[in-house]
Amino acid sequence: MHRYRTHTCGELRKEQIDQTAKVSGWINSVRDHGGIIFIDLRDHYGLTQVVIDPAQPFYKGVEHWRVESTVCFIGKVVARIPDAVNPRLPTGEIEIVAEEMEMLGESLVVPFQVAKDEECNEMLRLEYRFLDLRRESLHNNIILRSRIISRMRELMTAEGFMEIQTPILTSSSPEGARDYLVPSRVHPGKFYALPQAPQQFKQLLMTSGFDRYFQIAPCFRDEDARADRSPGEFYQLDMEMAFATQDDVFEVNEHVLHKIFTEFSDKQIDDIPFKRIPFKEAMDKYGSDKPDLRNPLIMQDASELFRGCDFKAFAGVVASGGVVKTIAAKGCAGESRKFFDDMIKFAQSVGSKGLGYLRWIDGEIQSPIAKFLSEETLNQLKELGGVGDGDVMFFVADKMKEATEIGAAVRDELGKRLGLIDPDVFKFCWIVDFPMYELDDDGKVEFSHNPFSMPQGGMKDIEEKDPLEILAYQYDIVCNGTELSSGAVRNHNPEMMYRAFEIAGYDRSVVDEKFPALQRAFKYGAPPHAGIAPGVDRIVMLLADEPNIREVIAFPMNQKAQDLLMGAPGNVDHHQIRDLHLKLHLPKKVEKESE
RNA sequence: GGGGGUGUAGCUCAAUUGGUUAGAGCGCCAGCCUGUCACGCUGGAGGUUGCGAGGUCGAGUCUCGUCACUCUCGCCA
Repeated sequence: MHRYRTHTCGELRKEQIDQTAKVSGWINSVRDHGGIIFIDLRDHYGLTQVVIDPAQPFYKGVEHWRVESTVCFIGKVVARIPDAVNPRLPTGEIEIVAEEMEMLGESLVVPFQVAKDEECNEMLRLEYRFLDLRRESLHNNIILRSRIISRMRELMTAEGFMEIQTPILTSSSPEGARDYLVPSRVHPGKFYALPQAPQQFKQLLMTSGFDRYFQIAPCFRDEDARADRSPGEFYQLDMEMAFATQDDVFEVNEHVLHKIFTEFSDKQIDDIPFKRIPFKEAMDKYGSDKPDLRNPLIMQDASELFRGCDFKAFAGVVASGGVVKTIAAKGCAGESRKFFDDMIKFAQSVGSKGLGYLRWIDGEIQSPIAKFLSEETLNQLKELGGVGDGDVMFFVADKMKEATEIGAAVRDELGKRLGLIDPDVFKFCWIVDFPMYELDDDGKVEFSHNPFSMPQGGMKDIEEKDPLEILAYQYDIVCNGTELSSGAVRNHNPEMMYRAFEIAGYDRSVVDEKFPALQRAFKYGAPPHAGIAPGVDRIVMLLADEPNIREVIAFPMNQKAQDLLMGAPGNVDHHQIRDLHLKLHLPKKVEKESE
């Protein structure tokens, strides 16, 4: 007989009745009836009830066993009496009558209950993550994550991709986020950086002739956390394809994501190919480059209808170059006064001066602003929004950027408040045709996304077009308002790369200095290539229906990038610091604390 | 760095307008109970109301400061 078990706690059925079984696991609960004790024994696979008779020599001690201790039982598998069958347990038709027992690992009193699904504060959960991970919902999330990643590997391999590891210790590069640095012992004063993404390595692999690369890749960025963004580190399904177009990348990702989402969720998934929405259209209609398409509301431009009208607040905005955005919401004219007041308050809370609205009720218009508008204008608005009796149109007037942002927030809020968002669907879309450049706050031309992206018109665009008019083969994939990934067809032409950087104000030497490997590689016959890197954590988060990314990560850090279980970041020995040729210059506040 | 929320027993929460000795459920400890499965019953222990000031006859409740967690803006090409 095996040292610890012949069966797991999830596998015994009627078929094993009369066999002697050995099971090991955690004490999920103890029900002491005085003359008889029931123990639910739990392991990774399930729960099995163990019965302990008073005749057993170990009976006396059992009453005092604490939950979450690990024990081993040997006993006979018996059928439960019909009245005692538990239909909620897969093992509910049998129980084990204990004949021998062994305590394997005693537990202290647990700081929070493991067997019960009770909310518990985050800090405690992170400090005792090993206990939290025993709890059913988190345990299941980690299992789900494992299955998803395993399936991703199968699907990517089936699509002809090879998984290749790229370095974790690499060089710092000036792109994007803040780097995590690792000091070099051998080279005083020099530092490795943890990769923000394997971006340059995967492009180098393309120049090395590997046709289709992928990796479940750890990425490190020293930026602040959000509910859907873990601090420090996260994983991407990183991929790159040689001799490939944007459509090739879309096709592979549609296959893989559609399968993953179909297989790991009961929700309704969009058919492939997924909808493609140009960036500009997304901004106009949804005010966002990651629209939640479950929300049917869209924004429209009503600026011209308000130009020169008697409603000075709006007319003035339009006259000074601003816009009036409108959202038509069907069937909500009957909402209470409070609803509309709350919406106005909400709009103000996100920076709007106000929120205009028109309500069509019983053939009449009810609105604080209707009296300023001509019948003709009202009819034109009605036509624009496609509204009728019982419907409402909301209006936001501001400068383009502000109106867009506020409109997007109002759209989201209306979607939530009016219950328009179907929780049982996944709505995907590709956002395409991102601009290559944008103006930064100082009015300077800057890359708007990835400087390695290919301009859609190639060298011709770079030479001739207004930089702000150049579109890139740069795309995002969005699901239910969550950005799963950005990707791009890369610029593999070294000369075009120099020119693209020049437009953003960087000298040729900057490209050579900052991206020496890529730029050198591109000079030895680079294949055209394209890629993307969907976020694994976010995909699991959507499929697990969890609002917070910590719920799908086994050992997450808190919002301040601390690992409360391991105590990271932590102090190190002075010798270690000396070996690395470092001296600390701590802020005064921290110095005081460590004294 | 800015803004919002939260902080009361080991855990989850309550405590009317500022008013008696800060309560409940779960957990813990002790006892009873032979068919429960969130077992049940009886009893008990457990509190610097995050911390520090202020004001009040009187503060969990009001004011100020501070700390922690969280959400968010900045940031994440």
